[in-house]
Amino acid sequence: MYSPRVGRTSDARNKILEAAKVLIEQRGYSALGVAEICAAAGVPKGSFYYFFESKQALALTVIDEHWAAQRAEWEAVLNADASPLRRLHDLFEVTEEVQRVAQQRSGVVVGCMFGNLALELSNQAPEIRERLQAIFDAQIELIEAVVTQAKDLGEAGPAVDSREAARSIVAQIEGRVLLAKLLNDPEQLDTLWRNSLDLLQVPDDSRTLVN
Amino acid sequence: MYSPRVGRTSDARNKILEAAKVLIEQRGYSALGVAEICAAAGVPKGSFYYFFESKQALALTVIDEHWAAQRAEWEAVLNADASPLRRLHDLFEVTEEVQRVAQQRSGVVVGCMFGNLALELSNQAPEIRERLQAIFDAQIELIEAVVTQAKDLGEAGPAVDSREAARSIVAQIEGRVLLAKLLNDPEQLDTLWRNSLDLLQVPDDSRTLVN
DNA sequence: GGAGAATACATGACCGGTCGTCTAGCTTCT
DNA sequence: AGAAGCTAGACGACCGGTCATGTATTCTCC
Repeated sequence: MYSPRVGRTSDARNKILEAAKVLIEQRGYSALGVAEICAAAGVPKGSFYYFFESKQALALTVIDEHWAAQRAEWEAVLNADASPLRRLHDLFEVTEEVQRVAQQRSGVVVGCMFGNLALELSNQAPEIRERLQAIFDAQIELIEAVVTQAKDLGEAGPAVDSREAARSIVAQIEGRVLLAKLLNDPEQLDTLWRNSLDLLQVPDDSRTLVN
Repeated sequence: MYSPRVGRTSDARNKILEAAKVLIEQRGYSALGVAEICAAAGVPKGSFYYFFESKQALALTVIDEHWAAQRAEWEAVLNADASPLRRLHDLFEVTEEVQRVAQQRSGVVVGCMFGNLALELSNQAPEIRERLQAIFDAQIELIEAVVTQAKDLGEAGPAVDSREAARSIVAQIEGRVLLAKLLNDPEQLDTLWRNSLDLLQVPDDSRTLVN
């Protein structure tokens, strides 16, 4: 029902979440310790298990919150008032910018948190795998919608399978982000646009963005 | 079971290497312990540091050996006696088959060992990162050569940048392998061919493979 | 408005176990 | 005897997780 706010209030939970997000992006899951997270958050280790059931439960929460934020960003870009291809283009720009900013702040390209965890934990933690599957599925769906719109407007080739093309674009993003992280070079991402034009079989006369 | 010989009388090193390869593919690096490797190899833990300087040194050896084997396979396929596009097509088939076999044997799609380790360790172990950078560079170079040949024969579009296209193909492989691992479904890989035709701007009349 | 009661959080010591690593010493062969 | 190949066992550090106990804040009831 309704629970009264009795006792203290603390921002320790949020501090843990924020620290965990950064550390998981930078160091992964297995190589990361609860003590390290707490130290970075400025929260005593004893408090950790008051706010989270387990290390894995924390990871799931971090994943959910990060996806909520990223989905909002993707939706804002992909539902903006512009041509479908333009919106797709903007998504790639945002993606590259995110990595560039992260690199300037921490010195390293952190890559895609979901991709990182997918490779690290798919075969280790079924719950995390399920969550990541749902996230990638949602990403594909968001892009699929834009591809379909592009097809309807003749911006993309009529032979294109929207869903499969969306999958390919997501795969291309993940693959390029992997290279960007390995080379610590965000510029690995700036071919995403050109490749997508090919994958979507965009005719030559539609390849110059006007809007 | 006597080995009355000078020099190496044990195959323990090889057993460790083989077990480590399988386990690293399945469980990654950080989540994997030396004891677990030795147990799987049937080698006493105390022997480990007689054969390897450290866990990381083992990982580097596993990486090198795995790449030596994979490079040989790639070269065999990519230098075969067939058209450039056909050879590229065969590489994708081999790639999918490898994952399919691994899945049938172990129950899970293990993905690409280099990609897995790249995301897990790029920002943790500089030596491993360097090795992986060299490997991906070599992969790109192998594919670039084939793309160049395809261009010369008019199989690929003249506007294609060979090196950049090769990078995109490798990225597409890694991205699709990620999805295949996450979904435990090797069939995620069978769009590689179609996508490459787009990325290489192959004209319609060259898309049917004869040889 | 003052006194408990109840709740929300803080804290550090501590648990059993595992981590990567090392060394002293055992075998086995020359 | 000496050397080389190999290994049991232990090392200290750290792992994720627990818990008893303490303090701060807001509730209820007088």
